[in-house]
Amino acid sequence: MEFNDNIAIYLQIANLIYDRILSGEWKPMERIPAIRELSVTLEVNPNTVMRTYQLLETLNIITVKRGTGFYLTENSYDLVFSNQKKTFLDEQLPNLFKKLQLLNITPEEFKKWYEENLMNPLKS
Amino acid sequence: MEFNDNIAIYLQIANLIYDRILSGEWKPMERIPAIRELSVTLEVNPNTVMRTYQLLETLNIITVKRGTGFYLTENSYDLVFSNQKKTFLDEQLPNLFKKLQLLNITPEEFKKWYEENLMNPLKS
DNA sequence: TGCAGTGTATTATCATATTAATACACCAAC
DNA sequence: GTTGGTGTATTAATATGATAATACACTGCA
Repeated sequence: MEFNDNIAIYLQIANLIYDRILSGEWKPMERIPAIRELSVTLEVNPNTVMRTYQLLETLNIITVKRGTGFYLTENSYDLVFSNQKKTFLDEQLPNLFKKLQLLNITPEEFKKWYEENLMNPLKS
Repeated sequence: MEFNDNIAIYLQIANLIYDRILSGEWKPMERIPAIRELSVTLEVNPNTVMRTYQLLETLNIITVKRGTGFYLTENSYDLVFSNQKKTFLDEQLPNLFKKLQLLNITPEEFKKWYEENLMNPLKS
């Protein structure tokens, strides 16, 4: 997988996992891919995935059963949802509004694009 | 100034400068702060600002007059505007739409927030 | 019991970002 | 011509991210 050079890979992997949790692709209490397995899938070093898993563990989003693997916690979805929403509203939204204005994108225009995207979503 | 730990400081400084150019605070052909001066203002090492200026120079956004200082190029605004808009539309917008959906934020809701922000902009 | 698949830990290497301290070269103005 | 403010260049030190190669410990299951 291709990553953005400007942000640490282990953080991009965390965001990837957040998306999978929020989308319901990965559900609370379910087992998630083994470190070695995910490292192969994403074409990164196992240590890098380990780094991500350690981060998510400190956030109580995943928990480990030694010898078995990592599992989403019971409230993993709620944690991710509230954390992501708070980060978005507090940190990203103000910058976004500023950027939209500087790029001369109007509320109406943005709404239109967003609605079109909902009707005809891009593959991701 | 406080920076985000997850992105290289010299890139955050570049974004800061993009905003100043787009907002008209810094205008084409004008001189911009000296490396040492900006490094004091932002509380970073001069080398870090140098790093940013070198990047902007390769992008033809600024140009140097040795012994005198750095200046915005004639078409600095157009370059920044088109670069930023392209990056936004191609790379950020798809992720943004996805995130808005995952966080259950509707087009209408977003439009309303954006309009409120236009009426009562936050200080930045 | 033994094995295969887990996570864990350690050591090393490399690249990049950032800071720091200097020294030098250029230019404008006095 | 001297001076002060520019950019430029160099060297060093530190921290972090990422990769690599191993070895070890735990668990479930045949």
